[in-house]
Amino acid sequence: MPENTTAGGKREEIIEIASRLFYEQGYGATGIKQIIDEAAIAKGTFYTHFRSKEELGLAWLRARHAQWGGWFEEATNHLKTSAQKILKAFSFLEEWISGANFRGCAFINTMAETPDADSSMRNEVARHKTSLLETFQDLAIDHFKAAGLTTAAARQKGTAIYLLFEGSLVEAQNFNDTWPIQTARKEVKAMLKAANST
Amino acid sequence: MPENTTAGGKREEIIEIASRLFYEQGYGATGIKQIIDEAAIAKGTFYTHFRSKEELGLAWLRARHAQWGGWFEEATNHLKTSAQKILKAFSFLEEWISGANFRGCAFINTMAETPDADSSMRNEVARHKTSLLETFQDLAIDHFKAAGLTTAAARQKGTAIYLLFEGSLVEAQNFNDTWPIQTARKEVKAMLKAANST
Amino acid sequence: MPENTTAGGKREEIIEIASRLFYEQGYGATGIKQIIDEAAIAKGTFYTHFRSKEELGLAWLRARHAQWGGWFEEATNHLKTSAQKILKAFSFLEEWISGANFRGCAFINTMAETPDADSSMRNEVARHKTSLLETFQDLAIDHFKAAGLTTAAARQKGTAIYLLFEGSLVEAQNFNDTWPIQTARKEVKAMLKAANST
Amino acid sequence: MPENTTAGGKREEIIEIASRLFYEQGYGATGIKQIIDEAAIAKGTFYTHFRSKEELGLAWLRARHAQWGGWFEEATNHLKTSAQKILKAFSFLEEWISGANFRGCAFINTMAETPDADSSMRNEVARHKTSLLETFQDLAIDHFKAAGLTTAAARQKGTAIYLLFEGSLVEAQNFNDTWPIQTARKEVKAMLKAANST
DNA sequence: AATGAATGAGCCTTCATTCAT
DNA sequence: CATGAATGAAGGCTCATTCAT
Repeated sequence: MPENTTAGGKREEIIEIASRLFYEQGYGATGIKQIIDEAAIAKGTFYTHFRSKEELGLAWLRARHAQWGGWFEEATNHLKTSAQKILKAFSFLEEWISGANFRGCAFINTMAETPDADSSMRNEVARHKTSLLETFQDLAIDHFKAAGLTTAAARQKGTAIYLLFEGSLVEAQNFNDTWPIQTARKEVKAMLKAANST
Repeated sequence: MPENTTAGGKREEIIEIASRLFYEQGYGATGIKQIIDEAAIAKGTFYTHFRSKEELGLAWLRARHAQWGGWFEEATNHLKTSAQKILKAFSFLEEWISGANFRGCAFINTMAETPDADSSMRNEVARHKTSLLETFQDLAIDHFKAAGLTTAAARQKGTAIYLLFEGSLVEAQNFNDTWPIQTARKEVKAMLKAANST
Repeated sequence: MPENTTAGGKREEIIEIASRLFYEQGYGATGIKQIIDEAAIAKGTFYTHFRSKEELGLAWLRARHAQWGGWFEEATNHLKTSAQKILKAFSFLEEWISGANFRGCAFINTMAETPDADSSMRNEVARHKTSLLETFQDLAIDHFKAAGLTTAAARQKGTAIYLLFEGSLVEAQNFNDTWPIQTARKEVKAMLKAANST
Repeated sequence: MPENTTAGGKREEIIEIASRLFYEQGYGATGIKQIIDEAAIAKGTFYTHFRSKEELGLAWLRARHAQWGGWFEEATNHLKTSAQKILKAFSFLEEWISGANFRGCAFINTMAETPDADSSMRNEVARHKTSLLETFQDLAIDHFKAAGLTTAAARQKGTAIYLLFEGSLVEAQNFNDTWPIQTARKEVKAMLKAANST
């Protein structure tokens, strides 16, 4: 009876529903009740799948991290140069924003409402952002070293690009507009070019 | 009638207490009860001074906006060049972080936990950030026009600096470290110099 | 308008209702919901009067302690000798048991279901029992010193009487019968007499 | 078929774990979940071995009754006189208290938190206490008849000793100290002697 | 102005038990 | 014989706000 290939998929279903709600309303503003109502399960059933709300929160962030990794890989793996990949990240961001229900970065939003920097949620956020930072740094090292910069200088450029990426993401959310991303992309493009002309 | 210079002093006192709590714990995570307990007033007294929690939230953001403006003015008014003032913004940020209880930017945090972009809180955030953006743009226009850039190009530079500022602010909070600010400051310094050498 | 002499008596009303429920069902087995339902008040109203369920539990024990003290005083103040007062305590106990809804000693029951000996509830229990112990000791000292015993020996007798009292109270509850109290009373009577004949 | 001497060994294991938890935390305060977690079995497995939590509670009390019987037998079977055996009961109690995790008498605690005197748990408690009462009565009859008392008078002494035993047990728990047992033992010793000197 | 009692929906979590696999 | 998903009532407690005094 392979008709139900999502056997045991209830946990995933809960994560999926919660992901949408956590992202759109915020982690703290979303109650367990709404999640189980939308999932059409009993209170107790939720707690057979998750030890606590926080565990669901962690599952959400981990799923989102994997999702972003997949998206970015898919969007960039056909591109040849690191410079193209870097710029694609910003284009991708812009496309995303244009889609429905843009509420900024789930990780930054979660960090913003979680004061305790040592909490497991905050650690998950930091892990994701470290990964993103390293992605930009690796691409930047590849690009800028070819232009004659030292590894350290190239990594510093990657970090700066990361900060522009993060800043534009937050400000796109704040102003509910894509201009911060376009501006950041332009600046990054200039940075990439300047290196080539050195 | 200057005999009672503390008229409405209770209102300010509530704002002061709430400011600390909203900033340290987050707006949503802070309850009215804690505020009135720390202010040692009755529930009803709170509502004679504020129509709602949201109104207190707005008062908090407005007070914080004024406070930041004062801090920045005080920190930069003795500086001669726009470039110095721009760099001072980053230095100031770094000093602030080193102080106790750094929890990032109150405005960004509030935005992150407030989904409705049309709400009064979000409007207050946008107003503050617009002001900050314009500050950087004005300084950049002053600096980069002298270096031969068009107004539009100079403003674009100012916007990029703003995005680096915002990005470094968020990431300093995320990583609980000053390196994002130092990196951003270095990049901005390079941008300012590059213009001069053009 | 002195027609409502129980103004602000809502707190007392809650204690009264809770006292009955805590005693009959046990502290742990009684939920806040049942208390507020019987008091016909909202959840939140309960918490304007009591910080927590435990605070209500403490209020219950304190009220019960005062009540017992009043009962015992009333039952014994017309008696002349300490021996009579001691024996009256047992008679009183027996009468009480014959009344409806005897569920043993509220303090012992509470102690039995409260493992943490340092908790405030347990401290309240200990305070009450210390008071009762001292009552028996004082009466015993008065009685037995007249019979020639040393203060220490007399106090030891009082303590033994206390232990018989407690034991008979618990066993009356256990066997749902008055015989433990009658037996204890007989034994105490013999102890009191033996001293006189010494 | 002695080949599988651990048949039903899992049932005993559950009882052992539950015994510790029920005793230390109380029957009502201990959830099935904690028991199955510590036993490392599934929810369903628990219910294949026990019809209900109450059935496990009964098994616990029965095991404890047997255990106490064994302890007392072992502690007293080498003693020659009934008086020695009676006093040994108190000494034994004192030693036990000094051990770790003393939480009073499991039976009294269970009675205290079980209002329904006709429940199976309460019946089990009563059965145990009746057995203990008879033990003291039999020993007392043996001792006091030799001293010239009637059977009825001797049994009454045994009952009084039982009440002192129970009282001291409860108060040792209440005050978290051994003095109630020492006092009770002293009083019992006097009772036993007085009879001899009659 | 200031008080604090009153509201009732909501918070996250645990409860003992059943049942299909 | 063992598993663990499913149930839904109940656990104690907090929420922002209103209102009579």
